[in-house]
Amino acid sequence: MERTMIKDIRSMAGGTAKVAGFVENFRDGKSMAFIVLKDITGKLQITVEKEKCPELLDEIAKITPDSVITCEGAVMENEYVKMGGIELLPTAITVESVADALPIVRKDIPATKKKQAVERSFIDQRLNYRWVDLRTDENQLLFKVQSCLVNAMRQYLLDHNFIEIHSPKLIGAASESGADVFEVKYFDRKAYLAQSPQFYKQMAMASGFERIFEVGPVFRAEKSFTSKHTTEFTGFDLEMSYIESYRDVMQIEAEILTYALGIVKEKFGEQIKEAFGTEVIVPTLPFPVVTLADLYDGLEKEFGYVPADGDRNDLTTDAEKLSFEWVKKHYGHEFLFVVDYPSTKRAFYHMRKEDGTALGYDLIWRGVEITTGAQREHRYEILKKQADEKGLGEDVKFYLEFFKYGCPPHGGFGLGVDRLTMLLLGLTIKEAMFIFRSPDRLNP
RNA sequence: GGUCCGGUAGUUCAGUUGGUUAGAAUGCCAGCCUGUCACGCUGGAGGUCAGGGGUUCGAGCCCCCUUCGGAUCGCCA
Repeated sequence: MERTMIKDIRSMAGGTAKVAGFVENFRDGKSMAFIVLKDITGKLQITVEKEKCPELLDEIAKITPDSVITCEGAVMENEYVKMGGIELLPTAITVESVADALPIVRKDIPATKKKQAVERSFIDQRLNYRWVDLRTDENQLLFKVQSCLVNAMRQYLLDHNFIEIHSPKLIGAASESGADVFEVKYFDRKAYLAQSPQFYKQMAMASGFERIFEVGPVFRAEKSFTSKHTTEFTGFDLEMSYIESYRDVMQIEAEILTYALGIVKEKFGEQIKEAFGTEVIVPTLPFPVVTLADLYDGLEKEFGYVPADGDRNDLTTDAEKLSFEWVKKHYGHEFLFVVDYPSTKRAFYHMRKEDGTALGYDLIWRGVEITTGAQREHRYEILKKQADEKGLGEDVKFYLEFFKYGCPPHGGFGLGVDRLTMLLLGLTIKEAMFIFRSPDRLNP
């Protein structure tokens, strides 16, 4: 018999069906047993009247919570089943895999009059058994949502003549600064894990691709310990030619996000609210823009905030968080483009104005940086000079070659997919990633 | 790299001024229960109180060292 997904079970009412999944709950009585079966689409009560099917009892005796079973039987609509008013009365049960007692508590168990509450295990304990933790509805929804979000972003770009590329993650020279890459053994010499697809995105511009994007892994050997950092994450990177300004890059990024969040809200808005308690807000165009200097002035005026060390050349974590309050208040918006950073704080390949301002931006969503973007310096001599100033020399020699044989003006951005998901659902990076990597965590 | 905090049943926690045999819930095991749905009831097993050293008549509790872990800042996406 063909397997029926649980979301479709109602269409089988009055007939027979085969279902398979994890045992989410198991209540075994003397004459009745109840199994709550979960597959990726939903949950179904399996009801066993023991007197009527003695041949099933041996198999039922093996069942433990989280075991995987397959059941065939009659699908009946019954009002007294609180879970959906439908149940399956099995004629056959197969225990495919028996689960040991679980090492984590996945969900809070609320207090009752007689009992005290048991809180779910800490995220770090759950991460040790991530595959068990991921079985919850919330976590599976998380990845359905992320899948939808990234796919919508991809679709938007494909519809606008972008080409998707896949650049190498093993690279021969430490890119950008050299301080934060992982070194790996590459036969008899050293290689590095790509810290971003930056150089290859730009190579594609020199190759005349005009508009490209890439969704792929990014590695950062940074000992960062915050709720938004990880050593390996998924980058959503874009690069486009013949722009007139970095504002063109900002424009398309705002359009992508607006489009993708619209689709996520339509498909998952209600489920997200129910499961995570966060509202998906589809942003309006254009996104607000503020200069770094004006933002600091605003934060000081409105919230009395001054960075502890007096340095206004970059956003502190506190300033980032407060910027969310600020942008909500002044624009009723969740996104904020921050522009006019000093070029001393930005990568060498960002194009600069004569006064030393970088022609780029950061995008802050709900108080967290999700993107850095810029117009790139495509003129070989100037680029080389800017690289030399940062003391990069040999490390970027091959990269500089990209600009010697003709290259259009261009710009682009890098966006953190995991941060996007995290902020969308109101989570931390550990909770939002399929598998979280940190300086102290390589397993599972 | 800086600062702060923590490690007690499988899990989440409590543990008084240092005082007998370290508790609860949940999970697990056994028994009971004719429709449960966070099932219910009864009983049981389960601990090198992270490790080592010290103070003390006596240490889960106080001190030192080690170790493991967490939060946060900086860095960034």
